[in-house]
Amino acid sequence: MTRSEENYIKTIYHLGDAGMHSVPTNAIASQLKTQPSSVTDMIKKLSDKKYVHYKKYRGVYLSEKGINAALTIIRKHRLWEVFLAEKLGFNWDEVHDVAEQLEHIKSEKLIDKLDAFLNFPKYDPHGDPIPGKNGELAQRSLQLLSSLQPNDEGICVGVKDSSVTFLKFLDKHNISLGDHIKILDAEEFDESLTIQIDNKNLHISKRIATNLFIKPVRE
Amino acid sequence: MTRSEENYIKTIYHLGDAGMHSVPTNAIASQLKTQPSSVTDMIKKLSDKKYVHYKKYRGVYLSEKGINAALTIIRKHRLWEVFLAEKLGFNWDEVHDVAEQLEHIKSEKLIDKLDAFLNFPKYDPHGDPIPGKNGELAQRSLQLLSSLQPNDEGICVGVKDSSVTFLKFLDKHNISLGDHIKILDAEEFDESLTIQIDNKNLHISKRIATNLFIKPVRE
DNA sequence: ATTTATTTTTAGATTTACCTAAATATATGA
DNA sequence: TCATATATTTAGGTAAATCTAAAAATAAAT
Repeated sequence: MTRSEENYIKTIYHLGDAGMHSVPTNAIASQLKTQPSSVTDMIKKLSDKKYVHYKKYRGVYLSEKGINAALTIIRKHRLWEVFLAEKLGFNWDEVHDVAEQLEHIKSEKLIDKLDAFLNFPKYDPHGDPIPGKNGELAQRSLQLLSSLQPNDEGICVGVKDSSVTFLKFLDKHNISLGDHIKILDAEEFDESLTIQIDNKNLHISKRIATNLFIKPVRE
Repeated sequence: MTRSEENYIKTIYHLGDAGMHSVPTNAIASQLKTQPSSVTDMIKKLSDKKYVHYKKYRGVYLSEKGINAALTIIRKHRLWEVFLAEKLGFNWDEVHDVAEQLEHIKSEKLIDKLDAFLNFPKYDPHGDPIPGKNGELAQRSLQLLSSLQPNDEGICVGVKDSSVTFLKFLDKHNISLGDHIKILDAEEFDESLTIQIDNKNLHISKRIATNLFIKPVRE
């Protein structure tokens, strides 16, 4: 597989939610910052090589073979992210670009040894699960904000209660999906939390904390 | 710089003894396993970009800019070799191919952090010096076999006494340039050594040991 | 010093991964 | 449903790095 093929497959995997559904040409193009016509070209090639199923004008979705290929690349990407963050001291926002390059290094032995060196981590520094050698994927470790301890960190990935009132509350306090949250303090009395979000501190009630899904950062 | 340009520059550096003299087209072609005509093409490009000096039919040699570029690549290559051997437990003969890929990763920060992580090594697992951030190159650490301690290892890189008798001796005992030697034991009485070479043990006198140059492995 | 052999370069193709512009298919909306 | 908008594909082209085959320059050998 060429580097470019790998990038397309990874993109299709992500955009199609792990190969669940098909992905339109334009989505791939804008993600990879290429022209739609280039995507069509590559899709044909990937289809010839049986990595994707393709019907003209109907988008693509990954085949079994394509999903496995994607998982292999993602495994490499996330292992390198752990290495960069944990061993070399990169910040968790700096790891991505370099991992994007490292994920294309071809050596199974290298990845296995790296995996062992890092002590077989299950999650990358963003909290995303690292696929195993055989493609098995740990459950994404979703937790409620209320279950975290002081000093734990995570990313806001969803809400349990999606009522308008709750969402308005989040909006008012500038809490949005993808925000990085750190627990500063937990009040035993009412189980309220002091959290740091966007470099600002915020005190939230138990009620709020039990309705926010968090993806813990660094397992 | 493209990956291909980097490979050419590195090759020209090595074949031309660190940029000392010019390198014929064919030598580059056979080293890189391409056709001479491809080399001519690339040479023109590198010449346009001022990495090499080029006169038709006269071979190429590296410019100042080219030498610096080469040193940067070699620095990356050798640091990765140390990482692979020391941290991941690769054998010293397995590191080259993977390092060949890793050397093309583009991130100055990555290399600096890797350098620090490895504790600023001066030599790679083959005993070759690692260029510094500013291109300074440590002296290749040549030592006489007689100066090593038990458990030290090295590669046979030259002889001090090049008399016929000595060379015949080496031949007879199957000692040749590039051989990997490990000191097993040193006899205090006559300063003779027991060494392991090619998986065979050999007992040699002080006289012999003081006439063999060794490049120590893992400084 | 010529001929012969070797090395290097030119000329013209090929492949990969792009691109632009035009054509066509699908989706949307009055 | 018919016109319009949007998405996708086709057609034809480009740049990088390679190739083969032929031409030209240099080196070697008688």
